[in-house]
Amino acid sequence: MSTWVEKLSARGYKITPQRRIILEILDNSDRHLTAEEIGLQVKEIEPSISLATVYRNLNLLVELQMVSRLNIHDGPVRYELHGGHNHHLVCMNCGAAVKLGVCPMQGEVKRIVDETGFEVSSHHFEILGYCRECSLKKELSPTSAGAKGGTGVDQE
Amino acid sequence: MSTWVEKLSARGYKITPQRRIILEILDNSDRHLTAEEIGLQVKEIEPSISLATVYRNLNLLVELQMVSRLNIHDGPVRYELHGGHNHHLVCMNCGAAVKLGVCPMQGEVKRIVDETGFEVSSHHFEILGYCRECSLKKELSPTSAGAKGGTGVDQE
DNA sequence: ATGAATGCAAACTATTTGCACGCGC
DNA sequence: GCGCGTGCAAATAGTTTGCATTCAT
Repeated sequence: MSTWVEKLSARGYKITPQRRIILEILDNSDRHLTAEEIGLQVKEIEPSISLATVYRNLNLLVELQMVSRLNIHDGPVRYELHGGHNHHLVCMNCGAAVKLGVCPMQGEVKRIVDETGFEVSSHHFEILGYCRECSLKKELSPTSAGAKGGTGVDQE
Repeated sequence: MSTWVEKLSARGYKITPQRRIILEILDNSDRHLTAEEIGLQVKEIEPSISLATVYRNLNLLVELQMVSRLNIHDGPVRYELHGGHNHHLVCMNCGAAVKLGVCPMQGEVKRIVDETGFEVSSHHFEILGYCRECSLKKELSPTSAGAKGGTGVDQE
């Protein structure tokens, strides 16, 4: 359960309570949390911990590849434990991010990419839409028009 | 050529010089530009145009689906003229964006996505790396290379 | 002529950083 | 005890917004 303790101390990083708490929160959540959400949960456990520390540690953990960043279209960046290699279906309503168990960097796509002579370092694949529940909710409530926009056309 | 003029005026939006310029810049670039880059190019043509206007118009164009937002992991959001459906190989050195003539939303990937019950509205696929030329340059100049290699990340 | 669009500056959100102190090793 | 890690607050980067004015239609 504490493989991350090894990972950190092996590289000379200290095991501080704040790190412990942050990692615990990430571990207990199956959603992708924003830094602020993590900060709030952190403060519930130990109010003295500052948001700056949360950010600093998240950045460290990302660098160490123990956490991965998820840049969804709208809001702030989200974080998830144990990067691995995953792509997601992101719900634009509730923010749920469902893992897609497959990577597009294979087969035909990969072949074509190879042909370009590009030296590939990374790739992003992300699907935006509405999860089944939110999709149903949408259809059931026709009154709820766009809350954004203002002037102009609201089509999607 | 001016399909976007129709698109705008058909919906009651005015054709202002600033809009014209912004769209022209987007059209002339095969890279993905940040709002600031667009703002700079805009100012070269007409220095009185403000960055706020650039942002406002980019947001409008995104809403009208004439421009697409691209949220790469690194810097700020980038914008691209919505020229049909395309994915890109983006060079992290020179910024070139080579069109990839294929879409990952097909075959096995598509099947798996369908199974999730997600109502898909859009997707992004982007490959980051170095184009052939920049890749060669990197190897030939060991001095300036390796800015961010990716080996040990003990400290900065 | 009319109201949408603009420019400016100030506001806002998300994130980073300098500094002095505290605590894990 | 040493020096990394932290808290705080101020700084920054990116983007949005209120208001008076300008300009496309």
